Amino acid sequence: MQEHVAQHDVGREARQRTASVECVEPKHRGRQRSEESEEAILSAIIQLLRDKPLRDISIEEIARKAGVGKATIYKWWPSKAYVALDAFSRKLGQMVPIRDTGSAERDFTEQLHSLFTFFGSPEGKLLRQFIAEMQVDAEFASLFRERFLKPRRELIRVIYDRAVERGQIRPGLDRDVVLDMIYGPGFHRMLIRQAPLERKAVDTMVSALFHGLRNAPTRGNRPRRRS
Amino acid sequence: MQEHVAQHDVGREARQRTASVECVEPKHRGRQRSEESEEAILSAIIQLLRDKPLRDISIEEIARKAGVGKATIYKWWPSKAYVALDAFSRKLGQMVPIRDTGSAERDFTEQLHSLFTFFGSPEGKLLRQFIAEMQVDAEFASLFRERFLKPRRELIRVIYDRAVERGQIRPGLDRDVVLDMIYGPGFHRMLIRQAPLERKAVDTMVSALFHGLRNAPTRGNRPRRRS
Amino acid sequence: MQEHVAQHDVGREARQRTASVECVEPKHRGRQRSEESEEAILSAIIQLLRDKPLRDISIEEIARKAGVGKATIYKWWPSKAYVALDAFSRKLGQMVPIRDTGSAERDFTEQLHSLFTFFGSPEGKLLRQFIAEMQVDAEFASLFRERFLKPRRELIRVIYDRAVERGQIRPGLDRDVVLDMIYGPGFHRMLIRQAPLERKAVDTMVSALFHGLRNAPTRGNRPRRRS
Amino acid sequence: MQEHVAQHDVGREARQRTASVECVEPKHRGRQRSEESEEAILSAIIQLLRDKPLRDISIEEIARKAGVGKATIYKWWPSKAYVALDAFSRKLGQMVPIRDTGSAERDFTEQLHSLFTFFGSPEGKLLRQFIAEMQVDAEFASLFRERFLKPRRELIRVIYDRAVERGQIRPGLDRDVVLDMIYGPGFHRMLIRQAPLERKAVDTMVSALFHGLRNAPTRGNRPRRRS
DNA sequence: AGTTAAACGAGACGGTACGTCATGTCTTATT
DNA sequence: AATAAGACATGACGTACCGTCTCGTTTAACT
Repeated sequence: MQEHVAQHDVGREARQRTASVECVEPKHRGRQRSEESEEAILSAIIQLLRDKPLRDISIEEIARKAGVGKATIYKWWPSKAYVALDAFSRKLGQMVPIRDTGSAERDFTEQLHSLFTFFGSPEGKLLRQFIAEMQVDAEFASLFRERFLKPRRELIRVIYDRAVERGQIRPGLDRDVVLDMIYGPGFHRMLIRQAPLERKAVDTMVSALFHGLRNAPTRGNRPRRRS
Repeated sequence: MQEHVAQHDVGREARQRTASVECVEPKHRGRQRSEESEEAILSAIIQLLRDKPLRDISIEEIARKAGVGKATIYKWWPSKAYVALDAFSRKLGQMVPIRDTGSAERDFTEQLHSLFTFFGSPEGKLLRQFIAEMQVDAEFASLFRERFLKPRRELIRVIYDRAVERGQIRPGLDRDVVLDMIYGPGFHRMLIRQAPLERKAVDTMVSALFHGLRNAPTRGNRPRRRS
Repeated sequence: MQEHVAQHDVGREARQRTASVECVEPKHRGRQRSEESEEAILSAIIQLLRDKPLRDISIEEIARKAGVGKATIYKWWPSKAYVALDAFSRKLGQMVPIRDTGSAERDFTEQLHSLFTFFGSPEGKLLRQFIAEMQVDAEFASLFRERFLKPRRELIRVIYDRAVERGQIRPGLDRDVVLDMIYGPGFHRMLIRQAPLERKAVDTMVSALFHGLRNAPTRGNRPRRRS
Repeated sequence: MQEHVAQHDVGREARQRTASVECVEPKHRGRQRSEESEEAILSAIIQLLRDKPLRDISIEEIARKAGVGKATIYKWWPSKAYVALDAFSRKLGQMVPIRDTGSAERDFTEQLHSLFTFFGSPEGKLLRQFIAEMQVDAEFASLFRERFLKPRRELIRVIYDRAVERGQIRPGLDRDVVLDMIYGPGFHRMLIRQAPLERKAVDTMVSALFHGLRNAPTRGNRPRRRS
């Protein structure tokens, strides 16, 4: 009897990972898991999420729309949030690779732009649902962090470390705190203020972050001109 | 048929405000709204929220625990989130008044400490539930922002404006962006990273915020001793 | 919280009986039980039983057909067999009163005719379902015996006692055994042999019962003209 | 695609019959039917029937307990009732042979005793389940009658015919009716009255059956000493 | 004092979804 | 070819809540 715990990173993936260890063959005894069903389920939830928040979608409805038995869903996913996450993961555009422009400020800005542009897209609206779900289901939270947030944080971390090495960012800062300072303002605006996060605001953020809020710390080094 | 819209700021409050305009008298014809019931309902949800997230609490359960008819709840609140918010509002400790220490940095730090300390407290855990609810119910979101977030933001805003006047913060920055930069990192850490936010981290944040990430922008002006 | 045990003779009846004791008023606190729903449920199962055996009817289907919530059924009846029994009871034609023809043999014959005629009717087909259910659910068995079988047995008992008094049946026989001998053959034919039980067979049964199987016990006393 | 109709007398038997025609060798192309599986299935259902009625046993459970694929059961039996009947048939003690005591009354009594003693035994409780099943599944009914009831009826018939020849039972009676009168009262008591059927009651039945209910039809011919 | 109109507790109701279980079919790998 | 293992669509299970709707009772304010 399989357990959800063992498959919480869910579905097909689990088998593929196993496969990569034991090589190619499926190895099971009984009937193989149906790819069509999985596909149908993930498509169904994507469509449904276009119309309403995850909270208002029932597993019953997903099954109905996908032409699939409820039990099949319960078997492979612990809750609808995980189904949504799987569906979301498939759609996830590849991350913007870190270009090394020589300027950490520019690199940060580019990463934030790409993230928050995605956030504003239809698929991206899901992010809010996921973050809401994180507040309720700790296990989901950790999965989501691992799957979605960590990779992004990693990108920023690379830029950060590089900037420190180059002397663009002073050393000795608590890295976790700094990374919170980079992503935090954007999330705050979208989740809590629920205001749009346009390009200009991102620019301002990064700039202010680098140069600090202090009034003209030294000479004509005014941070503005951000042209 | 009364409408929730007219009472979305809920319960007793509505009547009191009305009263303050039309003077004292209750004015109704029939039986008065029962204070015991309201009290019982709010107490019940508080108790229930100690054990489980709002999502797992049903109106049925609240009514049962409060010894109250379900209809009474439906009559005065549009959803359980509003009940929770009312209950939460009653418990809400008064805000830390803004002390003017002369240093905006210190003032900010103090405000953030008090907010995030509260966040860590038992009642404060509710904040996560509310923020989750915000992502799903726009009307609730706006109510919650009005009731809880705005007053806090206002405090920070006052400090900010004063600091600009005094020349501690350079003018010309987009104020909304800056306020996001002040609260954002803390929320990010708690909601998304779900890591504790201890005093030291707050100090680091505010400090880095003021002095910027840049490496030794000018002369010996090393930004604090955070070496 | 009411219990099924307290209402196993089910539904409306329970209240009426109570009413007959405490006089008229319904006395409940909340909303009254809906007569339309009960009516709809009983009608629905009757209709369904025309098409298929009780076993193949689901509570879901009854509810659907009756336009009623499943919970309403579960609330008032412990299982679908009880619903069927209630529906059946309503349809139950009044019993054939015992006519005193002076001949116990004739009285018996008349009672058996009326019973087995009913058995052959559309409603009567249900009897087989009920007897099947009796073999599985002991509580239902006792209810069905009380409601349906006992009244019939009582009729026969009266005839029997009268016949003994009159000297038409010899005294000293175990009455229960004799009553089994009166009903048993008919049930056996219908339930187990599953052959039709026509009038002539009933006549033969009663006659043979009275006169015994022995060959011409005495003089020309040939047992009727059953040549 | 094999059909159940062709194997409704089920399981092993089917093969044996085939074998008896095509001689000894299994003759099939692929793998032989597994005797272990059949054995395991029949044992499993027997065990399960000790705990609960047939209705509450699922094919799934039988397969699980027998360590057998569900499909194997579906392949060889049309429904669980047939499985149960097969299992029951194996256990079935041989019938009590008809001893010719010279007295039809005594012979009847002996046969009835043996039947109803079996009925009271653990395996015999199954009879009730089977008779319930008969009321719902006509095909099963006919199979069960053929397999179980007919042989018993045949025994009684032999006694009956012999008694008529010998002049112990008067001729001209409808034999089917009389056989119903012999078995009917016992079944009635067990299935419908659900009262125990002890030896004495059987004696009384047979006696009353022979001598009739009439009061002292002639001279001192009192029907046994059943005073 | 009598009338009227809310507000209330209780709770029944038609629904919808829950998460589980069994059905009977089908597929895969093994024997 | 027959199995065991087991995935699958289907659909019923019995429970829990939803939000609405009577009920009968209680409590003011207005006759």
